[in-house]
Amino acid sequence: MTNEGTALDGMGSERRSHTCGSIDRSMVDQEVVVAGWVHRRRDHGGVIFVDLRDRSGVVQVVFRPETSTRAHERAGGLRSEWVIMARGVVEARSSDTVNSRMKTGEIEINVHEIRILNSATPPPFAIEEDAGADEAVRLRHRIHDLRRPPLQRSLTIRHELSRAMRAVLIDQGFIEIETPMLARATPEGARDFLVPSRLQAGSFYALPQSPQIMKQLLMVAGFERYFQIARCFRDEDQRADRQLEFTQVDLEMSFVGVEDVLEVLEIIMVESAREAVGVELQRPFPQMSYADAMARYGCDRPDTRILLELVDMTEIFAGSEFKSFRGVVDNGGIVKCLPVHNAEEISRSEIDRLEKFVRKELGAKGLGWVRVDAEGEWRSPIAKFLSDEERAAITERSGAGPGSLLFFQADEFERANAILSRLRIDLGEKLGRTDGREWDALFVVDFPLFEKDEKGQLGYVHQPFVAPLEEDIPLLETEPEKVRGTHYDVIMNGVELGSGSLRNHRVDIQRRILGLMGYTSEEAEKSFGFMLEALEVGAPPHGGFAFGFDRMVMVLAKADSLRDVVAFPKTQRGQDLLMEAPSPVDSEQLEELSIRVRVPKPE
RNA sequence: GGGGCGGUAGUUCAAUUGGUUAGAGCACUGGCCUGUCACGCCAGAAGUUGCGGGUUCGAUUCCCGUCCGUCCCGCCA
Repeated sequence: MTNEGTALDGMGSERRSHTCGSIDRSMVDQEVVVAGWVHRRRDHGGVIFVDLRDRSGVVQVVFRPETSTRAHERAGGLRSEWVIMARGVVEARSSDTVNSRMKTGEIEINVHEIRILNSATPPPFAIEEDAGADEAVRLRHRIHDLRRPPLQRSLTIRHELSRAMRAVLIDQGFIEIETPMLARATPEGARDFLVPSRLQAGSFYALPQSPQIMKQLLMVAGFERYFQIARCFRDEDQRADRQLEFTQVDLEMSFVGVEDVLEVLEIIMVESAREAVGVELQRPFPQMSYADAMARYGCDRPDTRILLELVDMTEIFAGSEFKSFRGVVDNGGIVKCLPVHNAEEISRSEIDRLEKFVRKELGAKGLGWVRVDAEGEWRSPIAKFLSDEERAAITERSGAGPGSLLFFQADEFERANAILSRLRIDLGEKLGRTDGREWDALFVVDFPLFEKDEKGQLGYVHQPFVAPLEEDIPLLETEPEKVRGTHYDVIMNGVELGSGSLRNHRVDIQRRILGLMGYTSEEAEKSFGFMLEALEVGAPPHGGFAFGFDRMVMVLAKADSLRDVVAFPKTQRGQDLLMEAPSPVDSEQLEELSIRVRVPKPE
């Protein structure tokens, strides 16, 4: 019992007349009824102040014995987070007691009558802007965390964004159609969450990874413009920007080209950002090819506000005496450089820390570096391996001069780029090498349709239904690895928000692509039979995209993690620390589902 | 599956080279206080040092294992 000794009141016929944050000077002398949580209490013995909080804000209510002995007496027992309703008169504060840091700081409410609606256990951490508590504590006590302003703000932004997107899409002629959460398992893509069927013992539904296939079927069915704000599920390991379940703004349109889809995407983002947070994004969004993004930023989702750029040096080392770089190039790898000019402030020990970091965390073989000192001399562990011609070529390509610091990676294409891309972001932010823009939205386009795996087998880069560019269709027969896809990504502030493409609407091309990816026609039939069938009943040209709704909220709310824009998120190990999910279930439940659980016994 | 960082009171942190009674702020409990707004003052209570094992006369400290949180790689689009 948390309310021992304190009698609780009902609301009776009393109702709130105003929200806390809405009360201002204009209401002085008016009688109001406010309700909310005891944010803070300051008991001066004679007079008691309570900061009363509701969703709209905080207002100071005052209990004086001369106003109401009874209310004052009862207010003495109030504690943090108790729930009260108070009737009183709005009074202007004297000039020396105005609190300019509070929105309602010019007034206070002189309470005549209090109703104590509920008591509360003490909160595990302070309900304020910065919780200052460990994330595990915050997640275990999510209700208290949700009372804090940052989460109240981000969930409100989330709501506004959702509302705005829905409005724009409806305005653009899209209709909202729900698709099943109990769907069919697919061997492709991410690991499925499975749901056992009771009626079909031994069979399973899968929660949808996305409504991809279903929305294509809706296009074939003739809905022309579909959208859905859809929950999606992927049983893969988590990241700051990846939750097991997440929300996509999913849409698909018929009889369109890539530019039509991108235009809709732009309109949605611009309008909804304006509605949700008052941000004005510039249209049109710049477009960058995948090849360019990788070349300049080492990353297919560049934050172009960071001014540092990578330079390719592979050619220079193709015939080099410097064996470790040369060897990488001979094996098909690349040599890439991140030049940082005027880098005097990066100390030698900082370089050592960076090297340790890229080795330990990113799997780098090392971190080559060259520092050009004030006299133009090279201070570098690798300079002695380089010929004069190589040094000249490096200087020319990197634009190095006194004060420059060059970081090198010689490795496979993916890894060399990934490592330098990470350094680019870390150093760019640390050194403040940014262009000062707050928002950076762009499209990355011209992705290849296929990529080769270790065995040389072609596989899809995004998903198997992406259509090739029309002019590249002949290449499917001759040089399939050169076929460009119609895929595009939309990036904001270095976060991949969403992606889409045109889809294969011709069954012959879809079959050809599946064939190139190594599917026999039997396998193709088994995995995608109903899709292929759908393409044979009059499938219109169509395309669309899926947009990471949570991620956009995260970017707009300037949060670092999806957990800060989701009401009840899961930990990296997939647990809900509040509800304690997942959990074992009763054997009767399993029995009904014809399921027997086998968990490896601990040693 | 792998790597980095972290886990001590409700909470945030401290604790010398391994040393005897594990401290502090906030929160909490009690008391005082009629203008505070992170109120103030006085007093008090509060610990399985994540868990298990090992080394040692002695472990919060060193070692091994394990669990949890987080960031990253793999995975995922």
